[in-house]
Amino acid sequence: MPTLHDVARHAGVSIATVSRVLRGISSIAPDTRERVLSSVAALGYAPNPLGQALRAGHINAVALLVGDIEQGWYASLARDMQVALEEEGMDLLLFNLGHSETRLREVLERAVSMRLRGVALATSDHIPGAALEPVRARLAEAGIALIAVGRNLEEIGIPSVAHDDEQASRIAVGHLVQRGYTPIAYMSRIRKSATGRVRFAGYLAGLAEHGIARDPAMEWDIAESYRFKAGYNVMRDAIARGVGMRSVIAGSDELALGAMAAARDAGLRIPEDVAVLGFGGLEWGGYVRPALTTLDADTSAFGKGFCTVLKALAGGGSAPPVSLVPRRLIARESA
Amino acid sequence: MPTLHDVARHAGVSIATVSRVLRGISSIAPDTRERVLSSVAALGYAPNPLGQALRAGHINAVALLVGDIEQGWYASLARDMQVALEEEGMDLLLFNLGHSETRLREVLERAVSMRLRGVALATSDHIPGAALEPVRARLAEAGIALIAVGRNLEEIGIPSVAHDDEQASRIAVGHLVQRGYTPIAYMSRIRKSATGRVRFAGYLAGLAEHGIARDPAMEWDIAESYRFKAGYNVMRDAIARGVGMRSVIAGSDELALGAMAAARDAGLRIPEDVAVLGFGGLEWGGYVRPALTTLDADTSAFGKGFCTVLKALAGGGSAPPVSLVPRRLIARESA
DNA sequence: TCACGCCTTGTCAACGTTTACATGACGACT
DNA sequence: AGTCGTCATGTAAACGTTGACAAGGCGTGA
Repeated sequence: MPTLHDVARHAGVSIATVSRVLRGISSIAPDTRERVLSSVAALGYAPNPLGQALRAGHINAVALLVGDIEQGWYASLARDMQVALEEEGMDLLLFNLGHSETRLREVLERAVSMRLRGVALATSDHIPGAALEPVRARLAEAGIALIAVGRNLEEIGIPSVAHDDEQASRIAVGHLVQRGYTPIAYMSRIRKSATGRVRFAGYLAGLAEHGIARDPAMEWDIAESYRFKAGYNVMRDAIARGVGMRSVIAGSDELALGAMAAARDAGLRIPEDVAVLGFGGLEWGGYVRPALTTLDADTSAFGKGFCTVLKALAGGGSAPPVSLVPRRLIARESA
Repeated sequence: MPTLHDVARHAGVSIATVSRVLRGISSIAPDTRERVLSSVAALGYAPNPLGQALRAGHINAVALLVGDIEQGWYASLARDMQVALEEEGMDLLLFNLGHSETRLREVLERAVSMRLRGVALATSDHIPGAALEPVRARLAEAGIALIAVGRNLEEIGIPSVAHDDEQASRIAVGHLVQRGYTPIAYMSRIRKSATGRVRFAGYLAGLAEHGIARDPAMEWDIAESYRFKAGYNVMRDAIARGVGMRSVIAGSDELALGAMAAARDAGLRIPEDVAVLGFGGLEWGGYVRPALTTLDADTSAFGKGFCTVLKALAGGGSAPPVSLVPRRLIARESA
């Protein structure tokens, strides 16, 4: 691998000159620049990011912390983040957190020891603000931006780029009410998930808007995760208990599909007997039958949004605490 | 951020001693070790990976090159890879390639300029061996292992950890024949995809095994990608053309679901009128109705497999050219 | 002719780590 | 008593980059 020294020797100049030519900084005699550039080309030189990083004290990379990349929404987020970061010349480190809080802390510590530029926090799990305090100080000290993506962590002082889930839930309730699919059940992680709580609040607000009384029997908090099986089990049990819901809002497309499967296995028709509405806008939702009605999750705004906040923070400025992007209802067949 | 120097000063020793204590190498007087360790703890020192990497000439990270992480199988692979790499103390850089060959080369060049440990190549796209030649030399020179994951690139001399797709297709054909679902159509990317070609070969072999003549009308090569829409369109057109298939083997679960949707939109029952069998074992396949019969893709072997090959290659040894893990048929309702 | 300033370039230190080499002390063996 | 080996530790160089500082050359204005 050729280094600055090799190029310098080849071009008959000092390494500083080569560096300056490459950086485009300060004035360089035209023929020197020419010579250096052709040496660079001849040797196939590419700067070693390690050297740059060591010098700068920062590596041009960002960690993306997801709960489990296998969940469709995280994958789509990862794609957008990677693309957006690449445009800024940064790389994406991927970390699966699972649901462990200690692991979150470990990974954050790792981010500081690696001198990353920033961390995109995208788990849906609820994070007690206090749990993060010590490591947040270290992140701040090291100049590493901590930004929530796809969830609103404003309340614990973390700048966030997220969906407006409160409004989304209200839209969902409005849609179901309008189609006559009441009573409306709500199935999601509620207590253990930050996004879940916001969505639940929106659900309650939506009910209130339409003068519908809240019914605890319709509120299904899922302990585990947002996956298919949970949706299946909860729906199956609700049907078995004879809960009289006419529709279900599910906290993710995965939950929704699980619920649909349970309903159909119980002989119910969708949406005639029970309507199902998901959160996610995952592509397969358009191909299952009946096609899933869902609140889309346009992640494309997130990659860019993250970079914007990151640069604002790096510039020393303070980023706007939250930027909320609206969700759109994709009305298909299931609700 | 405390450095070796800080720890050394705090403990009253030289930085070399601190390094040695941390590395556990060479002999250290017990009380010195004690003193150093407590200084490390007191200062909260963590080694700077940048310094280490610069010294070592390698950064402890691996790039994972996927076509599009949004495709379920890549996401699951990414998870497994990350977990396996973490166990080895390595980080995962994620790159979405799309279907661009130039981009592949760029990313590989980037891997060498970053001095990564290795590259996991996981796109399904066909790669002409010649396209890679120059950059492969540079990778080899820089000691960066190039390993195919989830696809067999043995033919162009790249060690591979993959599924035995040839056998998998034969299993699929056998299953469909046994259930009487003939004639069997085959829908996949064939020419443009390395995995697709292997699977197609297995399909042909399977037909031959059962004495079934090959019928070009049943061989649907998909130009685009492995996504839902392609499956939908191809199936819809086949139905419109009146192709008399009794079942379809689809090259991915996404294609399969798309095909199922098209069949049902055309009024066909699954599997009574047409059976559908996918490749992938994605979780949602168990929750669509009818539940998707598919060839699973146990990625958990891949993360570990990749690390094994990586270490073998790093040790100077030559890795076994291919390690093929078998696929299992998950027989559900659709076929 | 001299002083000054600009343009261009070189020298060198620093980022944090690892390790080859050197040093010194101490015990053991001849 | 002298030599040697071992153990514990320190010194310094190297990895590749950037940027502060210095220095040389040259033109311009007085």
